[in-house]
Amino acid sequence: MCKASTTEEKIKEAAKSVFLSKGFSGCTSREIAKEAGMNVALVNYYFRSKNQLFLIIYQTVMHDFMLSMMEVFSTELSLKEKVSLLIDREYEFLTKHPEIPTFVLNEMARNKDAELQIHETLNNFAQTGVFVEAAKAQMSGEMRQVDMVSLTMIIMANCQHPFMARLLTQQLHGMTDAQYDMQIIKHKEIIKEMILNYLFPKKSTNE
Amino acid sequence: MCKASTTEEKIKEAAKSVFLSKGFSGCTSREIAKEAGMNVALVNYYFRSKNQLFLIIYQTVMHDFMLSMMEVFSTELSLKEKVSLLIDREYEFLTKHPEIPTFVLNEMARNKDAELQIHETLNNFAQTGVFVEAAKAQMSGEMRQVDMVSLTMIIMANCQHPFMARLLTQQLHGMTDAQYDMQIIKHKEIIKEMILNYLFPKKSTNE
DNA sequence: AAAGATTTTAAACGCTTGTTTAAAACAAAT
DNA sequence: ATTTGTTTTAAACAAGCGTTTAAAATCTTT
Repeated sequence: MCKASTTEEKIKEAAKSVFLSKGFSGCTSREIAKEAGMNVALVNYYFRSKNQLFLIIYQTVMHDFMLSMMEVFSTELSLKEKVSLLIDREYEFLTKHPEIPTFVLNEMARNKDAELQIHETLNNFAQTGVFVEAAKAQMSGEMRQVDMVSLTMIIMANCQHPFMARLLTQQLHGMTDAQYDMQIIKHKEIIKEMILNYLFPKKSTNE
Repeated sequence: MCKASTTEEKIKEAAKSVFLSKGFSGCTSREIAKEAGMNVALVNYYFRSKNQLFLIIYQTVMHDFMLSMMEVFSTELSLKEKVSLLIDREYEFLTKHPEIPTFVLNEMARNKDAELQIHETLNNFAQTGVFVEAAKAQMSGEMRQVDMVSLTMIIMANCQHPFMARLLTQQLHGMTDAQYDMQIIKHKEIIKEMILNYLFPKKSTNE
């Protein structure tokens, strides 16, 4: 897909591709080496072990994933515009990287009590001040009184799930790949209207 | 969790538990045997191979999963009531079996061109006549003009994703297990209102 | 109680896994 | 050209994998 100049980057690229599509338990070191076009030993020469290589890939993927959700919050838009833009950005990101949500959730489940935490990214999330902004919007009546957890869940669910459940939905409705790609584009507008209508309801002529 | 009378049922129970929590690639035959409290050879004596055992488990899980989505459609309720009841039933089912959506989607992805299809269940889905019913409701203006695929996607996303993304969401908001359980209960009502408001909008005094 | 059929086990099979070793190929420097 | 250090490889390691074998244990039937 890309250039992959140095050997180290070649390995990282191959590992990312293989880990994303098969997960940690679903692939072997030799498979990654083959994808990178080299010997198994060379992979371990650069990254010591399969697990160490995985941790590096996981961190960069997780970072990209969280960043795609957060960068909108740093803009100067109204809250409603922010939500709208966030949905656009999420669909844009997930169209390019549809395996990421499944990958992240699976590996978090596989490695519960271990090193796959998200402390840094979590702090960045709080620092955007979007929670304070939302609380204000709710006080002023601009936005419906929905707690921040459910707000997060609504947006994540309606953005991520269509990409995660692609195979099932395609089989269920007998759709081709091209048809589903089109559906995604249409679906984005539908859920955007649904969510915005819910969060920012049109006042019905009182006051 | 249950009685598990015969040896065959003991194996099935153990296999279901292990497969659901770790997936096919994430567990070993010996792990299943140990969970069932017996030798590895005995598992293969009853089920020939790990893959054969998996296929049996997958089929029953898939059946339960699809059934939970479909049984509502056989009732005599209005379409709006059906959607409402469907959401209730889905949350009820997923509270009891939260790993099933992730399991099904993962194994479908692992075994793309193979025997994990859903032909039977798919036919049952069409036979409920819910698609015809929805088309009628749209013609009469009772329901908003949303294609059936997006309707499916909206309901599945808002029901399944909160259970699939539990670990991530809990970490993101620093919630305990008990707090998240409460959140789920609250969230069900929120997405129910959001979805019903969208699908069956209140007419604004015209006609 | 003995015979036969069924269920369960311990042990091994060949193969693949993640990882390491030691030698080869290559590059840089003297 | 030889030495030095780095990169790459082929080959091996023990451990674990799915699966099979053959014998032990248990149950059925007589």
